[in-house]
Amino acid sequence: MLKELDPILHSQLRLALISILVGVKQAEFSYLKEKTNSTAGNLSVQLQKLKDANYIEMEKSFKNNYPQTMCKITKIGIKAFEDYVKDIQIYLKPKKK
Amino acid sequence: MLKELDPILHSQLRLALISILVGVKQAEFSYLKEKTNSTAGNLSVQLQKLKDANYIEMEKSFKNNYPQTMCKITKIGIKAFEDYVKDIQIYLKPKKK
DNA sequence: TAATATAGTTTATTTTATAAACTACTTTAT
DNA sequence: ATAAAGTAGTTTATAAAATAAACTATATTA
Repeated sequence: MLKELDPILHSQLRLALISILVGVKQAEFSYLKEKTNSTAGNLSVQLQKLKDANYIEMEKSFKNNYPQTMCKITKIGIKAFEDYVKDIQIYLKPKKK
Repeated sequence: MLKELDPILHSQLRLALISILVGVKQAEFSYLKEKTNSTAGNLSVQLQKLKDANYIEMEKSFKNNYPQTMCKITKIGIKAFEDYVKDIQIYLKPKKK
Protein backbone atom coordinates (compact mmCIF):
# COMPACT_ATOMS: atom_id res chain seq x y z
CA MET A 1 0.00 0.00 0.00
CA LEU A 2 2.61 2.58 1.02
CA LYS A 3 5.24 2.48 -1.67
CA GLU A 4 8.88 3.11 -0.91
CA LEU A 5 9.83 6.67 -1.74
CA ASP A 6 12.87 6.89 -3.98
CA PRO A 7 15.61 7.80 -1.48
CA ILE A 8 17.50 9.75 -4.10
CA LEU A 9 14.57 12.10 -4.56
CA HIS A 10 13.30 12.11 -1.00
CA SER A 11 15.76 14.80 -0.04
CA GLN A 12 14.75 18.42 0.02
CA LEU A 13 17.64 19.69 -2.02
CA ARG A 14 17.76 16.92 -4.62
CA LEU A 15 13.99 17.11 -5.06
CA ALA A 16 14.19 20.85 -5.54
CA LEU A 17 16.94 20.41 -8.11
CA ILE A 18 15.05 17.83 -10.11
CA SER A 19 11.89 19.89 -9.80
CA ILE A 20 13.71 22.83 -11.36
CA LEU A 21 15.52 20.79 -13.99
CA VAL A 22 12.37 19.04 -15.16
CA GLY A 23 10.89 22.37 -16.19
CA VAL A 24 13.85 23.73 -18.05
CA LYS A 25 16.15 22.58 -20.85
CA GLN A 26 19.27 23.00 -18.75
CA ALA A 27 20.59 25.06 -15.88
CA GLU A 28 23.97 26.07 -14.58
CA PHE A 29 25.44 25.45 -11.16
CA SER A 30 25.15 29.06 -10.05
CA TYR A 31 21.53 29.29 -11.11
CA LEU A 32 20.66 26.16 -9.16
CA LYS A 33 22.60 27.42 -6.18
CA GLU A 34 20.68 30.66 -6.13
CA LYS A 35 17.26 29.10 -6.74
CA THR A 36 17.69 26.51 -4.00
CA ASN A 37 19.55 28.71 -1.52
CA SER A 38 22.09 25.97 -1.09
CA THR A 39 25.75 26.21 -0.30
CA ALA A 40 28.15 25.36 -3.11
CA GLY A 41 29.53 22.37 -1.22
CA ASN A 42 26.19 20.78 -0.56
CA LEU A 43 25.05 21.50 -4.11
CA SER A 44 28.17 19.91 -5.53
CA VAL A 45 27.65 16.73 -3.51
CA GLN A 46 23.95 16.43 -4.29
CA LEU A 47 24.39 17.07 -8.01
CA GLN A 48 27.03 14.36 -8.03
CA LYS A 49 24.54 11.95 -6.46
CA LEU A 50 21.93 12.80 -9.04
CA LYS A 51 24.52 12.23 -11.71
CA ASP A 52 25.62 8.91 -10.21
CA ALA A 53 21.99 7.83 -10.37
CA ASN A 54 21.86 8.95 -14.00
CA TYR A 55 19.08 11.37 -13.17
CA ILE A 56 21.05 14.27 -14.61
CA GLU A 57 23.93 14.93 -16.94
CA MET A 58 26.64 17.46 -16.24
CA GLU A 59 28.82 19.18 -18.74
CA LYS A 60 31.80 21.17 -17.65
CA SER A 61 33.13 23.95 -19.78
CA PHE A 62 34.27 27.55 -19.48
CA LYS A 63 32.21 30.67 -19.80
CA ASN A 64 33.92 34.07 -19.74
CA ASN A 65 37.08 32.40 -18.53
CA TYR A 66 35.28 30.84 -15.56
CA PRO A 67 34.45 27.18 -15.16
CA GLN A 68 30.85 26.40 -15.79
CA THR A 69 28.84 23.32 -14.94
CA MET A 70 25.70 22.77 -16.94
CA CYS A 71 23.08 20.38 -15.65
CA LYS A 72 20.37 18.67 -17.60
CA ILE A 73 17.79 16.13 -16.52
CA THR A 74 17.81 12.75 -18.28
CA LYS A 75 14.89 10.58 -19.31
CA ILE A 76 15.64 8.36 -16.35
CA GLY A 77 15.47 11.43 -14.15
CA ILE A 78 12.15 12.54 -15.57
CA LYS A 79 10.71 9.08 -15.03
CA ALA A 80 12.02 8.96 -11.48
CA PHE A 81 10.51 12.35 -10.73
CA GLU A 82 7.13 11.33 -12.14
CA ASP A 83 7.17 8.14 -10.12
CA TYR A 84 8.12 10.00 -6.97
CA VAL A 85 5.29 12.47 -7.46
CA LYS A 86 2.87 9.59 -7.90
CA ASP A 87 4.21 7.66 -4.92
CA ILE A 88 4.18 10.48 -2.43
CA GLN A 89 0.57 11.34 -3.23
CA ILE A 90 -0.45 8.28 -1.25
CA TYR A 91 1.29 9.72 1.78
CA LEU A 92 -0.29 13.11 1.34
CA LYS A 93 -3.91 12.03 1.44
CA PRO A 94 -5.12 10.90 4.86
CA LYS A 95 -5.94 7.21 4.89
CA LYS A 96 -9.55 6.36 5.53
CA LYS A 97 -9.73 3.60 8.12
CA MET B 1 9.63 30.49 -3.58
CA LEU B 2 10.67 27.04 -2.44
CA LYS B 3 9.51 26.77 1.16
CA GLU B 4 11.45 24.73 3.69
CA LEU B 5 9.92 21.33 4.16
CA ASP B 6 9.23 20.54 7.81
CA PRO B 7 12.15 18.24 8.66
CA ILE B 8 10.06 16.36 11.17
CA LEU B 9 7.63 15.32 8.47
CA HIS B 10 10.09 15.00 5.62
CA SER B 11 10.98 11.48 6.67
CA GLN B 12 9.37 8.51 5.03
CA LEU B 13 8.36 6.76 8.23
CA ARG B 14 7.21 9.79 10.19
CA LEU B 15 5.23 11.04 7.20
CA ALA B 16 3.56 7.64 6.85
CA LEU B 17 2.72 7.65 10.55
CA ILE B 18 1.16 11.09 10.47
CA SER B 19 -0.62 10.23 7.25
CA ILE B 20 -2.21 7.25 8.96
CA LEU B 21 -2.94 9.04 12.22
CA VAL B 22 -4.61 11.99 10.52
CA GLY B 23 -7.26 9.66 9.13
CA VAL B 24 -8.07 7.78 12.29
CA LYS B 25 -9.08 8.62 15.86
CA GLN B 26 -6.16 6.71 17.33
CA ALA B 27 -3.93 3.78 16.58
CA GLU B 28 -1.79 1.41 18.55
CA PHE B 29 1.92 0.75 18.18
CA SER B 30 1.46 -2.69 16.64
CA TYR B 31 -1.02 -1.43 14.10
CA LEU B 32 1.35 1.32 13.01
CA LYS B 33 4.21 -1.14 12.91
CA GLU B 34 2.31 -3.44 10.59
CA LYS B 35 0.92 -0.68 8.35
CA THR B 36 4.32 0.93 7.88
CA ASN B 37 6.39 -2.25 7.75
CA SER B 38 8.78 -0.73 10.20
CA THR B 39 10.90 -2.36 12.84
CA ALA B 40 9.84 -1.82 16.44
CA GLY B 41 13.05 0.04 17.23
CA ASN B 42 12.75 2.50 14.42
CA LEU B 43 9.06 2.99 15.10
CA SER B 44 9.73 3.67 18.77
CA VAL B 45 12.32 6.31 17.93
CA GLN B 46 10.22 8.05 15.29
CA LEU B 47 7.08 8.10 17.41
CA GLN B 48 9.11 9.66 20.18
CA LYS B 49 10.25 12.39 17.80
CA LEU B 50 6.68 13.07 16.73
CA LYS B 51 5.73 13.25 20.37
CA ASP B 52 8.62 15.59 21.21
CA ALA B 53 7.34 17.87 18.46
CA ASN B 54 3.85 17.66 19.97
CA TYR B 55 2.55 16.24 16.72
CA ILE B 56 1.14 13.19 18.50
CA GLU B 57 0.15 12.08 21.97
CA MET B 58 0.98 8.67 23.39
CA GLU B 59 -0.82 6.87 26.13
CA LYS B 60 0.66 3.77 27.67
CA SER B 61 -1.56 1.21 29.28
CA PHE B 62 -2.13 -2.53 29.37
CA LYS B 63 -4.34 -4.61 27.18
CA ASN B 64 -4.73 -8.32 27.88
CA ASN B 65 -1.80 -8.13 30.24
CA TYR B 66 0.46 -6.71 27.54
CA PRO B 67 1.73 -3.17 27.40
CA GLN B 68 -0.05 -1.07 24.86
CA THR B 69 0.91 2.27 23.36
CA MET B 70 -1.90 4.29 21.86
CA CYS B 71 -1.06 7.12 19.49
CA LYS B 72 -3.20 10.06 18.55
CA ILE B 73 -2.49 13.03 16.36
CA THR B 74 -2.75 16.49 17.92
CA LYS B 75 -4.07 19.69 16.43
CA ILE B 76 -0.49 20.84 16.02
CA GLY B 77 0.22 17.63 14.13
CA ILE B 78 -2.77 18.06 11.84
CA LYS B 79 -1.70 21.61 11.08
CA ALA B 80 1.88 20.52 10.42
CA PHE B 81 0.69 17.79 8.07
CA GLU B 82 -1.56 20.17 6.16
CA ASP B 83 1.28 22.66 5.84
CA TYR B 84 3.67 19.98 4.67
CA VAL B 85 1.22 18.79 2.02
CA LYS B 86 0.83 22.35 0.82
CA ASP B 87 4.57 23.04 0.84
CA ILE B 88 5.67 19.93 -1.00
CA GLN B 89 3.19 20.57 -3.81
CA ILE B 90 5.46 23.32 -5.02
CA TYR B 91 8.24 20.78 -5.38
CA LEU B 92 6.04 18.32 -7.21
CA LYS B 93 5.03 20.56 -10.06
CA PRO B 94 7.77 21.34 -12.55
CA LYS B 95 8.74 25.01 -12.45
CA LYS B 96 8.08 26.92 -15.61
CA LYS B 97 11.12 28.99 -16.47
C1' DT C 1 50.93 42.32 -6.37
C1' DA C 2 47.87 41.78 -2.76
C1' DA C 3 43.07 41.32 -1.86
C1' DT C 4 38.71 39.87 -3.26
C1' DA C 5 35.62 37.21 -6.18
C1' DT C 6 34.10 33.19 -9.09
C1' DA C 7 33.18 28.49 -9.46
C1' DG C 8 33.48 24.95 -7.82
C1' DT C 9 35.54 20.14 -5.02
C1' DT C 10 37.05 17.58 -1.03
C1' DT C 11 37.14 16.50 3.67
C1' DA C 12 35.24 16.74 8.24
C1' DT C 13 31.40 17.16 11.28
C1' DT C 14 26.76 16.81 12.57
C1' DT C 15 22.37 14.92 12.13
C1' DT C 16 19.19 11.08 10.77
C1' DA C 17 17.79 6.70 9.94
C1' DT C 18 18.17 2.05 10.77
C1' DA C 19 19.51 -2.18 12.89
C1' DA C 20 20.94 -4.90 16.70
C1' DA C 21 20.73 -5.81 21.32
C1' DC C 22 18.35 -5.57 25.47
C1' DT C 23 14.30 -5.17 29.10
C1' DA C 24 10.33 -6.86 31.01
C1' DC C 25 7.02 -9.33 31.09
C1' DT C 26 3.35 -13.39 29.23
C1' DT C 27 2.02 -17.58 27.12
C1' DT C 28 2.69 -22.19 25.85
C1' DA C 29 4.91 -26.61 25.94
C1' DT C 30 7.34 -30.18 28.64
C1' DA D 1 7.71 -25.83 37.78
C1' DT D 2 10.51 -24.25 34.40
C1' DA D 3 12.44 -23.73 29.88
C1' DA D 4 11.39 -21.95 25.34
C1' DA D 5 9.08 -18.87 22.55
C1' DG D 6 6.21 -14.76 21.89
C1' DT D 7 4.52 -9.79 22.80
C1' DA D 8 5.49 -5.07 23.14
C1' DG D 9 8.21 -2.28 23.35
C1' DT D 10 13.12 0.78 24.65
C1' DT D 11 17.98 1.72 24.41
C1' DT D 12 22.33 1.65 22.33
C1' DA D 13 25.30 1.11 18.40
C1' DT D 14 26.15 1.53 13.55
C1' DA D 15 25.48 3.14 8.90
C1' DA D 16 24.01 6.60 5.85
C1' DA D 17 22.83 11.34 4.70
C1' DA D 18 23.02 16.18 5.02
C1' DT D 19 25.54 20.07 5.91
C1' DA D 20 29.40 23.01 6.89
C1' DA D 21 34.13 24.16 6.74
C1' DA D 22 38.26 24.11 4.45
C1' DC D 23 40.61 23.86 0.28
C1' DT D 24 41.86 24.23 -5.04
C1' DA D 25 42.36 26.87 -8.95
C1' DT D 26 41.91 30.71 -11.63
C1' DA D 27 40.17 35.63 -12.61
C1' DT D 28 39.24 40.30 -11.56
C1' DT D 29 39.86 44.59 -9.30
C1' DA D 30 42.29 48.03 -6.39
